[in-house]
Amino acid sequence: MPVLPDQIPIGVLAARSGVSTSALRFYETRGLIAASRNPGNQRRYPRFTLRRVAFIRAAQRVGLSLDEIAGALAGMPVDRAPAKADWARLTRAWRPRLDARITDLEKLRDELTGCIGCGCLSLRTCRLINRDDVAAADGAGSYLQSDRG
Amino acid sequence: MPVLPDQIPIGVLAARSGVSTSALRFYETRGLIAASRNPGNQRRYPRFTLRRVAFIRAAQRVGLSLDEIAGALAGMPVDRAPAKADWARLTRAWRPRLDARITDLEKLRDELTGCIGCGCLSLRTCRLINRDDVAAADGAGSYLQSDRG
DNA sequence: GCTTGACTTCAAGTCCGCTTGAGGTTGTAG
DNA sequence: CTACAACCTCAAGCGGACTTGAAGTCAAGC
Repeated sequence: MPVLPDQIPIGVLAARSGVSTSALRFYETRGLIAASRNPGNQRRYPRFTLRRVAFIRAAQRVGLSLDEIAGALAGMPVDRAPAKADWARLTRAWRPRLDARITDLEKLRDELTGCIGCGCLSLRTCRLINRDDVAAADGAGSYLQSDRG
Repeated sequence: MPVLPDQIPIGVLAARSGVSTSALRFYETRGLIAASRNPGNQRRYPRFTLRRVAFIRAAQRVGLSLDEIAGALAGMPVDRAPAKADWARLTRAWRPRLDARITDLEKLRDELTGCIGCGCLSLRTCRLINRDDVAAADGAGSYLQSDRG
């Protein structure tokens, strides 16, 4: 098996990561990834950048902005492959966000299902529907109230 | 308890829903909500619009675009409070999306945790890291390969 | 040596989901 | 009647995440 070079050009990184070259350059401007240059001024990425890009995409799927991801990646080495400890630290920081987002979605799903199931849609006690009704507790009665039944 | 009027002005809807008036007007241009007008050309929303707006925000939390939400809401009555059957239909359409997104996130979390736990981060079998490595199966060997160990 | 494709920079454009501002009208409290 | 808050429209602006285009350079095959 040929050992592929440690320094890969942007096109290869794009093909492997599924991220366009323009997006990769954009990530560079945002400090998410970094590349050295060959004598002809073309970008050469260390192999582990592929991992970093995969991480960025994963983080986006979780709903993080590029700024947040940049913050998370700030603790990761740019010049060498991250050690297990680097990843572990990052994951520890991430895990709560993931968990929070998952429980948020689960709550939403369960409330929605519960509402349909129990027919509570017109009741002010329905948490899904009243969730954003910030004035609902002001004692004057909810606007949702009287369309019961 | 005073029964509040059926037609509420935009400021009240904004306060109750936690959505700015400009966003509400924007939603109207996108066909997400509708209002009648009073003699002075000011918007008057039926009470149940509050519910509709809550639904829109919930949908956004799930990761749907306003266009998709508009599509989902297209089956809902604009001129009357939705019946239980209307909501049930909508929820049936929604539920799979919610479930899919939840399992996606759970998978991501478990893979991430699993990677850290098992130390597989440098192995090509790691699904989290290799997920976007679209060329990984082309037989030439993964760029991720040789930084094992 | 030439062609072709991958690469370079930089500026501008696009889509989404709003927000802001100008300039004017309506509604309500004193 | 007046003041002032809340409303109106329309146009432009903004932040995020890129994409597209122009104009030029570099690298590899024939």
